[in-house]
Amino acid sequence: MKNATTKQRILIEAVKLFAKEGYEAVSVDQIANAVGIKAPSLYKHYKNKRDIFDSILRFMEQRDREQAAASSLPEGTAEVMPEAYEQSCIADLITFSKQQFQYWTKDDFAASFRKMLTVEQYRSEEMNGLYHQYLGAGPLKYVADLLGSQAEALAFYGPMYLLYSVYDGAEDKASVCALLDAHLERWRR
Amino acid sequence: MKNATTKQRILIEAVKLFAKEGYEAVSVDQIANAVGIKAPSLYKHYKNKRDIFDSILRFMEQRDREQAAASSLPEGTAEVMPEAYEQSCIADLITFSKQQFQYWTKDDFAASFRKMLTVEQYRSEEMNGLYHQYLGAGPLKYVADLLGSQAEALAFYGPMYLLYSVYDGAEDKASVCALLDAHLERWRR
DNA sequence: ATTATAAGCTAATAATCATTAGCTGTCAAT
DNA sequence: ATTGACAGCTAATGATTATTAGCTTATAAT
Repeated sequence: MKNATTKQRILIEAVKLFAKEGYEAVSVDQIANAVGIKAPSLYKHYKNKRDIFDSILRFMEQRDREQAAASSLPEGTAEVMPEAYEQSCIADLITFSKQQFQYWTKDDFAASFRKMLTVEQYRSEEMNGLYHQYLGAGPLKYVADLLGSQAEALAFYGPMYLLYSVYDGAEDKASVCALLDAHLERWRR
Repeated sequence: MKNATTKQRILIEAVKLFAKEGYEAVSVDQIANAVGIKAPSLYKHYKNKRDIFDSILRFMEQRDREQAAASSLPEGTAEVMPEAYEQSCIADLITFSKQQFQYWTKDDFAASFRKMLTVEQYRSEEMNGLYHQYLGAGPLKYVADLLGSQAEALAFYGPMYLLYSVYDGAEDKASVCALLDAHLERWRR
């Protein structure tokens, strides 16, 4: 992120501010200030404030596609399968879940994006949909399909979902990661 | 809530709006409109916009104290105790948890308050503290003290915490409540 | 060399916002 | 009957907002 173009820096600073204060509460002046330019200069890069927000969504959509392509998790729903495959399937899920947690907490942009979705989720049907797609009912359904049980999925993903929140408010982030690890390792075998 | 005074109706409408759009994004005009009066009339009841927000916090604090007094859960941390008491302790926790879920989802004011905390949690240390006190690390620690295990607490409260979110976005609220029930009943014995 | 484009700036605009001033009517207490 | 407080209103104010117009400068293309 050393040689980021101004257009990219705007997205990075904007998502940080939107995460903290919410879209409406952030002024274009604040964004410009964070980037180190004057407000009217923003309009050389984006049509308006809403365009910045939309670009964040599109940018994340693309990053998510890339990360999904890099990861090698199976796509479809779980069917009846031999026990051996079932075990490797759970091992993969654990690995994938650890990756996901790292992604949504350690990656600066992703962490800000997650918080932004959190604070914008009730504003519109669209934002509610995106929140659940990325963080709520979406991952839950994904795990449910894999484990073949809604209840099991809840037991698996619920604690992880809670730890996102705990992580944000925690002073000792390492201990939260340790808790996640302990939770996930319980599912092996 | 039939014969609510104007001063109370302002709080009720304000918390609804703050939950949906966030404090900064809501104008006093919007609040006044929802109540059915003109914006300047609000100032007959509250010093300013911030005063409305603070009053919501104080009002909830009081309601919470009342509900805590009505409920009969033990306060202190769990100590070494006979197994019989341990079982009644878990039964009480399950009952209490069901009550809590009803409270944070079905009670209009509490549901709005929960969403308001959710969308305001990153704005200041104070809001972060309140969010975790009511919904995040607070309840988690409470359960951990009761069960005597952080990991068990995570397994117990994590799914419940996730279901708050799923409930908000769900069309079929009843099925979400059924999922909560199934999760909680698993903990008996 | 010239031209064009990109990206910054200042100044201006029109809208919206929170808040205040000051007016009116109602109703209970004196 | 009179007073006074309460709760509403309209109109006004000053600050902040997003956005546009139009200027300058540097770099890249012709």
